[in-house]
Amino acid sequence: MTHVSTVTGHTGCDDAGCQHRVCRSISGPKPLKRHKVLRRGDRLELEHGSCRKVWILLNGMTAMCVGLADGRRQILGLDVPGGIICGMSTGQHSGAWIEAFCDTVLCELELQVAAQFQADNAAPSDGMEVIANLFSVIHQRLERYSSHLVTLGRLDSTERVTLFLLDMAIRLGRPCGQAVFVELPMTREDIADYLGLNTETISRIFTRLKKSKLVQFPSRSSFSIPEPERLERRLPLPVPHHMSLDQLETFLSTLHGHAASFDGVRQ
Amino acid sequence: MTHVSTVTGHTGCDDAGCQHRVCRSISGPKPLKRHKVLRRGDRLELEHGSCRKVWILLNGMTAMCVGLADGRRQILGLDVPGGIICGMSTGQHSGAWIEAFCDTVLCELELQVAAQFQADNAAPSDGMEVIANLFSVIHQRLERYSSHLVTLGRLDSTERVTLFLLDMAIRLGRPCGQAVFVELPMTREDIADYLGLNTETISRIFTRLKKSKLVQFPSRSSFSIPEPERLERRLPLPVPHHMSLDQLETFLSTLHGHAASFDGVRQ
DNA sequence: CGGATTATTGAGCCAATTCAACATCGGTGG
DNA sequence: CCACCGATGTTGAATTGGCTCAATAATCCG
Repeated sequence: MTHVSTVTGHTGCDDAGCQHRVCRSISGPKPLKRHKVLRRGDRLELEHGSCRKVWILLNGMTAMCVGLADGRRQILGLDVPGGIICGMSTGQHSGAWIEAFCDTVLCELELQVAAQFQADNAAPSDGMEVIANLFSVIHQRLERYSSHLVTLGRLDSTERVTLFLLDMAIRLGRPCGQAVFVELPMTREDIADYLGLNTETISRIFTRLKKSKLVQFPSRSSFSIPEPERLERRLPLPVPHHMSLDQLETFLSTLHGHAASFDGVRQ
Repeated sequence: MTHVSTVTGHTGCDDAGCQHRVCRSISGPKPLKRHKVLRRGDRLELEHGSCRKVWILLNGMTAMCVGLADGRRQILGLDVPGGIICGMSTGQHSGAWIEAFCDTVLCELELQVAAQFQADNAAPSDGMEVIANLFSVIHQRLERYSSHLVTLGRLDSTERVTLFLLDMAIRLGRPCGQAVFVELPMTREDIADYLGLNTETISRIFTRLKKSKLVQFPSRSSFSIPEPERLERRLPLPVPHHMSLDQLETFLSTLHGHAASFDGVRQ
């Protein structure tokens, strides 16, 4: 179940994920970066030491997970396509891993290599931009974790689920007029582990929301919200709306420069 | 109750806090930085926009807090002397603030000024070190928030309190042989808001721990743990032990350079 | 000392969990 | 194509951990 297949080059680039400008900008015509393909349940163990690698999520959905000694699992955060994932440099073994909810394509970048490159290169300010962007990645994650701490510490189960659905609508949803439709590859257990609840509770609250017509569930792995504002009014705080695209742009621009230079070196 | 007194210069430098090498290294003989003195309950509202300022906690204890519409409060993280606090650049109004648990002295640093300085200066790599260090500050906070997410999401009340006491022992404790003595300026309500519980629950668990002789409470605002290992064995995860001193050193060294240069400019 | 704040303790309640039974879905092979 | 099976989801009943409300005690501070 923990089988991780690694594919180099442009494998999987026919599908929509790889048409992503992030992928194209970074890997260019001659693929430099390595693509990792994960399937549902596959894990990427984070080596403790330093955060040497960064992954750009091209397709699919992943979670940052932590496990306890007795098997309990807590999901710290979720990532959707466009997200930039970075391990943490805990001295201790944190027991954290990245897990895929469905077929997922990641673009792996070695920061060590980038750092090495910038050290050899003449322009130091450009090289530091990598750190500056890494900063913004970590910073965004900190914002997300901050609001999730409030969710876990002070919201009841209904509020948690409501906030979760609205957040997913913002991050994954396809607007259909006023309504939003969301394809969500998480199981009830995944959702429970993210919200600090259990599967049955998630199921019960979904049923209640369905009956009150606030949310529709056309299938197991999708839902739609007819009137997002009405749902949001039930919350004691605004739904956090974190930037993501600009941040991506910035990160991209830096790395693009590197990738291009790398290509030059190799030729 | 939300009265914040601001003192410039070396006010309060007679007490132990300001003998701290951080303070001396940064402010030097001619005080450049501004000291902020907070009292119990005082707040530092974080302006939304960007994280322009950084505070070094010289003395006392503070919390990063978030409030909900109906008055519920969640404490995201705690800071003890030596800690480096930084606001977050949320576009949205996050409703976060920094609050002091007792008389507290902070050293406020304007990052804008530092950035300006580095822009005017010839050595760009040196300037970027500020960002690199700010990165490590944010990164450490991310680690703390990560483990606290697990605490709030998957630990029961007894485990939360146990972990909290051990964490405080590591960060604030004075070892007395095998035992650890801790002076803790937090009320039961503060602890509850940090652990996602309520005051009565905290009180009840303290009573239970006292009866089982795992923890002693010589006064309202202090406790001691005779055998930390025994207490730790009751937890389903190791107590996170985050670095803090080295990180401080690094941050210091960068800023020291700046402070010195500033002094030169002023003369 | 007196008054306000903070902490403790008890009784009752409710939200969320546990345990168990059953339903639905998706995939596989006959 | 259907039957079957395992995985996932739903629903109900009983339990319990933590909360609310209320009364009392301890502590702090002017």
